[in-house]
Amino acid sequence: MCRVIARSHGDHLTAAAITNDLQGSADQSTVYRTLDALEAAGVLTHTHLGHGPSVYHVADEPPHQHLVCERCGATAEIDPEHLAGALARIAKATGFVVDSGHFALSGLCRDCAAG
Amino acid sequence: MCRVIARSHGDHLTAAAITNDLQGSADQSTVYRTLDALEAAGVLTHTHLGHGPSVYHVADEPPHQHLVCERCGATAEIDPEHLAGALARIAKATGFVVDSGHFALSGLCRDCAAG
DNA sequence: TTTCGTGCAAATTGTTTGCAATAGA
DNA sequence: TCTATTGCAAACAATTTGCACGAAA
Repeated sequence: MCRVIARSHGDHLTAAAITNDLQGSADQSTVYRTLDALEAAGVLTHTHLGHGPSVYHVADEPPHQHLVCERCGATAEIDPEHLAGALARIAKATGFVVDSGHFALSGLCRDCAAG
Repeated sequence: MCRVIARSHGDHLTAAAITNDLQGSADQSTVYRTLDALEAAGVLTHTHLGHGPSVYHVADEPPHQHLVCERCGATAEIDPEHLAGALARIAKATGFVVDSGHFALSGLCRDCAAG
C-alpha cells in the first residue's frame, strides 16, 4: 500500500481509490487504519474537497489551497499565500489558528460563475 | 416546521435537531425535503461546520464566517470582511468566485493552539 | 505464548430515494 | 379525480468498530 501512495506522489487519492488500486491485497478497513497511522506519523495529510470522500496526499508536497466548484466539481489549486494575510488577521482578532488547507474553499469556477 | 425555523432565527440548526423539535410532526425525509425546498427558494442556506451534520440558518441573517476548532469543536463567527481582500485576489487570479461561508474554516482555537 | 496486523462483516452517521398511502386543489 | 406531500423503510456513501484468526516476536 505504501508503494501505491509513493507512486501517487503529487496526487490526491481517496481511500476508495487506494483500496481499489490494491486489488484485494488490503481491505478497506486496513487502508483506513494505515492512512490514519501514516497521518498520525506526519507522512500524510488529508483534505476535504467537498461533499465526497477525503483525499490524501503526502505531507512533504508544497502546501496548496484547494478550490472546488460547487456546481461542476472542477478543482483548482492555488498558493496558500493568497490567504496568509487574512488568516493572520483572523488569528490576531480571534486567537484561531486556521488551517485553510484542511477544507477546500468552495465556490463557483469561472465557467459556472459566468453561466 | 417553519415555525421551528422561524423561532430559531439567529441559530444554526441541524436537520436532526429540527426533526427532533418537531416531535414526530414531520419525519426526517420530510425535513430534508423541506429544507431543500426552502434553500432553493433562497429562504435558508446551509453550512458545513466540519465533520458532523450541516447546519441551516435563515438567509437574511447578516453574513458570517464560521471558524471551527479541529480539536475541541469550539466554533466562532467572524466578519467575512476579513477574507474579502484575499477572495477578491483569488477571483482575479483564477476566476473562482469563492463562497467562503459554505464550509467553515477549520483550525485550532486559542486554547487548543496554546495547549 | 502474547501481541499485533488483518480481513470480514456489521454498525454508525448523515442524507437520499422508491413507493404506497394521504391530503389537497 | 388528479396531483402534490407525506411517512416509512430501505438504500447510500464514507468511515469506523468488534471480533476472531493468523503471522510475527
